[in-house]
Amino acid sequence: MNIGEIAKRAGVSRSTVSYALSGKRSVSEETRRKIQQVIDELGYIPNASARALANGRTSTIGLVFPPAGSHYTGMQLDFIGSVVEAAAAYDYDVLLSPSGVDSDRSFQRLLAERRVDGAILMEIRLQDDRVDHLVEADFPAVCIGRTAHPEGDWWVGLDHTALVEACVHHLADLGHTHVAFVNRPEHLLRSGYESAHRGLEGFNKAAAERGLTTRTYTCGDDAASGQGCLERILQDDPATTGLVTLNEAALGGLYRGLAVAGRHVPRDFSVTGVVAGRWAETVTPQLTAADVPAEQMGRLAVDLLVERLDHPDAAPRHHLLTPPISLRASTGPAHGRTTRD
Amino acid sequence: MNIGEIAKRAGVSRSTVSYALSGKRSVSEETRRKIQQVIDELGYIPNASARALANGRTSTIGLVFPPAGSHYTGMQLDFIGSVVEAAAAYDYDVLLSPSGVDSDRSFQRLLAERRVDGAILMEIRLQDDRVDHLVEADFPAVCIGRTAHPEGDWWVGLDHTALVEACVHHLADLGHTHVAFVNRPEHLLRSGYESAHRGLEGFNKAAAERGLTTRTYTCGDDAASGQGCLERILQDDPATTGLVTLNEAALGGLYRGLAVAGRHVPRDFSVTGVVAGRWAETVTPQLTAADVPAEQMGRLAVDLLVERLDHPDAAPRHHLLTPPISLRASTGPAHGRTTRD
DNA sequence: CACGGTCATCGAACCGGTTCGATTCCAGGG
DNA sequence: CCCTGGAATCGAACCGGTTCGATGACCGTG
Repeated sequence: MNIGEIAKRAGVSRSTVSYALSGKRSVSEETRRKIQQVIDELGYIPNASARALANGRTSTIGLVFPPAGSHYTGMQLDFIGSVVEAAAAYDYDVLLSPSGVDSDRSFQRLLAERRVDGAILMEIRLQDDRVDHLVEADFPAVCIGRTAHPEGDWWVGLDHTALVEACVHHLADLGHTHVAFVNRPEHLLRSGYESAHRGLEGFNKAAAERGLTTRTYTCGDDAASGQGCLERILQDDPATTGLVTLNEAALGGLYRGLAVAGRHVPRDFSVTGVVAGRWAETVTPQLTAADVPAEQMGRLAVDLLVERLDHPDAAPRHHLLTPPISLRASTGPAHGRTTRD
Repeated sequence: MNIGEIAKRAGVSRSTVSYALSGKRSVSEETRRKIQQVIDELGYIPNASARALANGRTSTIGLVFPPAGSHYTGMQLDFIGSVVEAAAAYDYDVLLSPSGVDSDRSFQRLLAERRVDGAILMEIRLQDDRVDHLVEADFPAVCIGRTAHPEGDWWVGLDHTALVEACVHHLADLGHTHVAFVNRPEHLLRSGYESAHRGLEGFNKAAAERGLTTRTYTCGDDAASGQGCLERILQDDPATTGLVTLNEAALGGLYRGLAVAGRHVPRDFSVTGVVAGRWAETVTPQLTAADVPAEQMGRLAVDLLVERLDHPDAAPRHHLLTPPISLRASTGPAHGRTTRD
């Protein structure tokens, strides 16, 4: 069951078995066959801990994401799935590490315990002490998302600013003048969560350019909050005829709020935003949205990390994605009873 | 950075440092303080691989779930999240292992490489060679779901049969006579996927008891398939006024199909099934459903696994859950234009 | 005072791999 | 025929922890 046992049964030394397996030195065809035969018989597979200890590589990458408690969004699910799949293709395993802020013990441990060769971070904040620490320690990591100053980092991100701008322009082009923005929860915005900030920035910029009347909201990551948020929107400004959202989990609630208020989508009210495609398609009418290419992003993150692990001195690389808006069925021209003002 | 370095600076032997850390032998208060001081200064944290090699425990559990490619459902997401969280509470890390069938190399490796102390399996099939292998190898594992003969296994599962029966009875009590069952995708049913089989069984049993006219369908795990499935249902039997589903991901599509067909929920058509609560609440009207307590199940699975790891000889334990139906807004009495037959 | 027991500590062995340097054997070149 | 060099293999050291047995100091007891 261990390499010594294999060596004994094959009548060779442990090092010869090791070389036969790794191919790092030549081994005669005959002994190689003999060793392989013994290995097959016993179903021997080398112990990962021992191997990691000896050569300093664990063949594992850490996926760092915020602590549960709060629920995960569908997008996070897609990231996790695609990261695991992409990592498997490179023969890497994935260790999940729930960890919010840097002070978190489990984050410190992940690095110091050397359980992983590198890490992929999700849910990046503009000022992110986790990223700072990783950079400082020169630990191989790739962010899904980017900080305020990502120059020296490796990352793959979405241009939330441009995406939300595009959404606003889309609504403005359709003639909407009173538009709301439904952001992620307030505590995320406050803690500097990237997409919430950059999205908001894009919204304000484009709205100013187009001279729109706007209001912005934060909204909990669940249907009930979405419904409540929509009530507030119509109460604050009944003339509102469109909204842009980043909040996938609230989407169902927003739709329900509109239904309850008797606003038909898209006739009376247009909805758009930045949402993973498969979720945009579950609501009726299907959401016109910039589809978050979560799968591609997860894959790219792994590609970058593997490249960084293979070439420790490579210059930082990144991918900034700007997926187009998929026109589905949730937006339409502003007209009818809600635009009389 | 390693234990020898700490020992040197503290002026003691490596073993003393180890004992000071583990507390397995007594160490004088004075040396303990000295050692702790050095450790704090250098920020020393023991290497996980070395520790695992020496004492045979990795403090990691494997979470085995089906290969990606196919998309994940929201329920799977909830399981992953709750398992990670619960494991963290016991100081275990979670290693994700995508692996479908047993022949899968990565599944073999997970065990033989000794990367994990135990495993939690998701997506159990009635005949599951993964489970067979684990039992045979006496490897500590807990299933989320149960096989056809789970007697010797450790598992936490849902009584899908009873749950679906309850849904059928609920519809029958409301006067529905023509009812459809929307199952998970056909390939899952064919491969013996537990919930698909037991759910179907419960549906047929209860429908027979109540003398209902029924049809059963398999449906892809996405909105488009759900919509297509609903079209078929109404085409096959326009008198259908209710459906029961296990297919969370298709739910949005089912609703859309009903809207397209002009059937109002719940006035003209009742929808119910077995779905995680947070997803049941995103659709409008909110789904009356047996809420899958995914969070609780993940936590229980970890509890069981930890117990099994701590007491290798303990007798198999399990939890069979039967959550009640949450009455929300998607079911109502059978009447009106669709019940004229 | 000799003896037995506890406390504190150390050195050495071990976990299961990888890797370096040395050794042996053999073929080819001068 | 001797020398050189590459192929094949082995033993030993090492990775960074844990744990066992031994040792010496110190204590109380008969």
